[in-house]
Amino acid sequence: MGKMKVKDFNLEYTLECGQIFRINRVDSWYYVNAQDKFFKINQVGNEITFHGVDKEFIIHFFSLNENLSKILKEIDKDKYIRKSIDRYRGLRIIKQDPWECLISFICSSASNIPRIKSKIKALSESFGNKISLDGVSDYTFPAPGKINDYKKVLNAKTGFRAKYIFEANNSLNIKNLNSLRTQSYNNAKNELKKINGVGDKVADCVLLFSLGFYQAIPVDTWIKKTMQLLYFDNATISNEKIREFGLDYFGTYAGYAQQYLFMLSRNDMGTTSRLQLWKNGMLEE
DNA sequence: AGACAGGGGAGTG
DNA sequence: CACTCCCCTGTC
Repeated sequence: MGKMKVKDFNLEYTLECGQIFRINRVDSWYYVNAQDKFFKINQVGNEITFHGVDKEFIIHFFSLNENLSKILKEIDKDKYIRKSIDRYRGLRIIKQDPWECLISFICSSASNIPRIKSKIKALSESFGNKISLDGVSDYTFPAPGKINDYKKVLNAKTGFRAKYIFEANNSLNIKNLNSLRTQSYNNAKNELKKINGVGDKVADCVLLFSLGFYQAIPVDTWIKKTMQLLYFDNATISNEKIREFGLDYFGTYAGYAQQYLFMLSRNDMGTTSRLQLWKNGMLEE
């Protein structure tokens, strides 16, 4: 068991904000699968306890070496985002393995979180290796090249995404993905979009959640609705314009802003009308 | 019961 | 740009 004090970190918000799918809550513990790791972690106040990985991994994976309060100060542009920052402070962008992140978000298209989870779980069970921790067993995420049976990919209920996953597995190696880190945002994004099944949204997820591009803004239907309402008087705006605005408005850490706004819209206002009411409430204050 | 859309993307026109 | 289809499943 490792223990450490943390500052500006909230385990629950970080794990449950939709950036990672292989998590399992059991009582006060989260069991987390990441690449070939399987560990458990809990948080009480400003102390985290973990088992299955070392402290160095935890610090890197949860970006604990980043100065979060400085990041939040940079994106704190108005009362809307401030509300979300106040509510979800401690949410950090995780540093995932790029390959696992890529396949996960290819799985995410036209799907919902329970289904995304079940697809990734099935892929891991079919192609990963068994791993156990304190008597609990699970599977590692298959390395590139291991997802080599198309029938089994289909059996993971991946549907029309099966061919994308199978193709990526045959054509990519992890070095290609990691080399994107040193490229410009635009170049890295264009490279990712060459992969079948990867468009703007999925590319931005991979850039933000695994390659350290904090300016990436994944524009999904929720962020689109939320930003149209808050910043465009509810007009219909193209995803590209929303991205441009977001980067210009929030700056270098626009991806963080996106994630905080996403939590707000997903958890606190399940419908557009509630979002509208919330905005009106804010205007009255 | 049966349509319908869900954290998209590719392929057309 | 604006469509349509893609596979599957929970939801109304």
